[in-house]
Amino acid sequence: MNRLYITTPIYYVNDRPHLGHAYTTILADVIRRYYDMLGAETWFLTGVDEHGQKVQDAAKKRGMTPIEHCDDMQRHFRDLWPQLQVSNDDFIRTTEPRHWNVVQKALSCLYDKGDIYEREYEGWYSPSVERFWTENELVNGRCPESGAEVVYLNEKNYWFRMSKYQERLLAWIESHPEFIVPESRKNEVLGFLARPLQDLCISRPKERLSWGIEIPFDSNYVTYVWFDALLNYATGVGLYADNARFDQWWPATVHLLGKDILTTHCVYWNTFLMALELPLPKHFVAHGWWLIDETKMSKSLGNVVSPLSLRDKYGIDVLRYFLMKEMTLGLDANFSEEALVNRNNSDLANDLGNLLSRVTKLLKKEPFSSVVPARGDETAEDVETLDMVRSLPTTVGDKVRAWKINAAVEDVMTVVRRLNKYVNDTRPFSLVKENPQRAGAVLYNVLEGLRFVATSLWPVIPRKAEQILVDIGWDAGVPRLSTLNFGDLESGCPVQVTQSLFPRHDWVAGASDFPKEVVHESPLRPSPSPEKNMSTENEITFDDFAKLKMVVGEIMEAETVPKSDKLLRLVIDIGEEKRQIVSGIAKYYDPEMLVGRRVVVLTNLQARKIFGLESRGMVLAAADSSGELALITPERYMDPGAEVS
RNA sequence: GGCUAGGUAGCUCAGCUGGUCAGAGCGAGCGGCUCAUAACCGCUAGGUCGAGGGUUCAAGUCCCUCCCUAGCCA
Repeated sequence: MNRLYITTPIYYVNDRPHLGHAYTTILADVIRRYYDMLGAETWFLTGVDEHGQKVQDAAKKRGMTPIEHCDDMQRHFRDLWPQLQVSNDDFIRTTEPRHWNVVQKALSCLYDKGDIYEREYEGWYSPSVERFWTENELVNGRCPESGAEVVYLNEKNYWFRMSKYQERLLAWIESHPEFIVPESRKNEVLGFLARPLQDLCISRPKERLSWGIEIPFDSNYVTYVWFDALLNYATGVGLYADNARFDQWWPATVHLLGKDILTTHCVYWNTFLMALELPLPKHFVAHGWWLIDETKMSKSLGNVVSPLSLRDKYGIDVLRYFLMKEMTLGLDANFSEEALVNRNNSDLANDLGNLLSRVTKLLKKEPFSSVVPARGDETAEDVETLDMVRSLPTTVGDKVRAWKINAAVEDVMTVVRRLNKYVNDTRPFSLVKENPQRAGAVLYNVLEGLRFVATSLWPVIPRKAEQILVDIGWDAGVPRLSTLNFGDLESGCPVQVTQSLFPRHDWVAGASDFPKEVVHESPLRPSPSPEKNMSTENEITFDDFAKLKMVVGEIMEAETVPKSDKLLRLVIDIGEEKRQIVSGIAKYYDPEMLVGRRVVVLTNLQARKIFGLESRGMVLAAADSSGELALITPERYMDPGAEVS
């Protein structure tokens, strides 16, 4: 329990990161942060899977070598995680030498001990999905999975004696109830193992597929992608390279995975490990899928949800909160932007944000002068509420250890609701007149409650939780769950008011396409004035338009401009260079929320000086009739420098 | 076809080894409060716990049959 090594699957480098990738990785990040707070040493690995036929084909199409293609594509993942507040310790690529070494050593090891043997195999092979099919699996003589043509091959390959480990694996799973969670997935694996386990083909002849790791004892072959990919988990903590490090982290392992890769992980990987005489991981945790309108996300359906566009609209904390709260581990969950907005409004804005707001604003008034008031004696009407607060860290820790993140979050929200009730019942706002001391004591209790809440939620909403801690006068960093102690907040520390920590969002039903425009919070927006005929207003030619050079830029730095209430100084990466731009959006965007965002920049605007700062270009934003601004952002992830036309 | 899960209030779901388990959140209705982000707090759900049968003093909670949904069968 004092160590946790957590992994996500390595993502296929040809994919574009979507909500599913973001969910798994954020989940890993959240679990790891919780374990940190519970006093464990932790290590968190994610990465990309780069070998195989599809990568080779995609590279060829782009006129690149496979490694050039991979170098380019892997950035989509590597660069995404920091933008989602994910702090992985390592990012592994299967094309790295450290990984090749491990795979080749593992292959040699298995070969030497006789667990790999060669065998002729003939049958129908589908190049598109890289596998053989039996005669009666074929559909109309074609690949049942892809519908592509199959070819009859007769070839020699290398096989791993997986069958040899069937009984041992079965016994292990049955004697370790927490090995595969949730239980329904464990049953699935047991069902799979109830039938005779075949040996596994772990090679591919180079004439068919050259993009892979060469088999050390036969240079005409590369190894099968899964054999290669699964070993990343061991490479990542130093197998065959750094024994001390490997022993430190292995097998303190939890592998997070989607339910679609259950067999490869729970069967293939474990038998590999047994053959290599390495300990098995502690847990395999399989989660469900995010469904869009009850169906799976897929490129062909065009319903892929981009995590970055959600982040841009609602902020990363809101997105993380929604993902963690809405999915019960193991079950599928439905994603909709409406559900996200509802979750934000009811939990974060109304309950948590408003609670912080009501107490900090009270403390700004009359006798309190914006400092933490003195703690009072605990009265009968305090006990029940404060007991709930004090037991929160334990409750949350228990739920997290049982992989019930959504339940842990719900427990925190229960305390938030309780604190709101406590304020209603004790009425410090009227108590202030007759008994300011007691009113102060009540508010002190609420502040402490908020400190427990923010700490308990920090792994899910790190930025906002830290903001809460600062606002309530706690400047000692984020406490650990295990050391939270009611009463540690010191009287006299400054309390500050943050405007709308979690703004409410409007949701217009019926506007069902995703992604949608930014909807601002003012419900009483003036109706638009009758429009001028826009089509003929100041008509320009196409050539005029072509003079504008607009590209996608990524905001690298953002800070307020001193002595100005409207301006922000931004440094924006526009691909080939970084630009300083001064932009009048300070009233609508916090500098800290902007870093990492992608915006549209007009780059060939004449440079000028604003407040003494050179500004070269313009960040595009839209303004509605009330004057509210919304930045123009690409609808999905685009690299800086992408041209707008 | 075989196997495994699930079918509980309008919605999303909790309910471990049978006996305050008929619940929570959201939505809707009513009321209270006014410190607060039109937020907060309280009350209100007459749900045959998929259908039918059975075991038991007692069953969403165990057994059998059936219906529906999802997943797995490399």
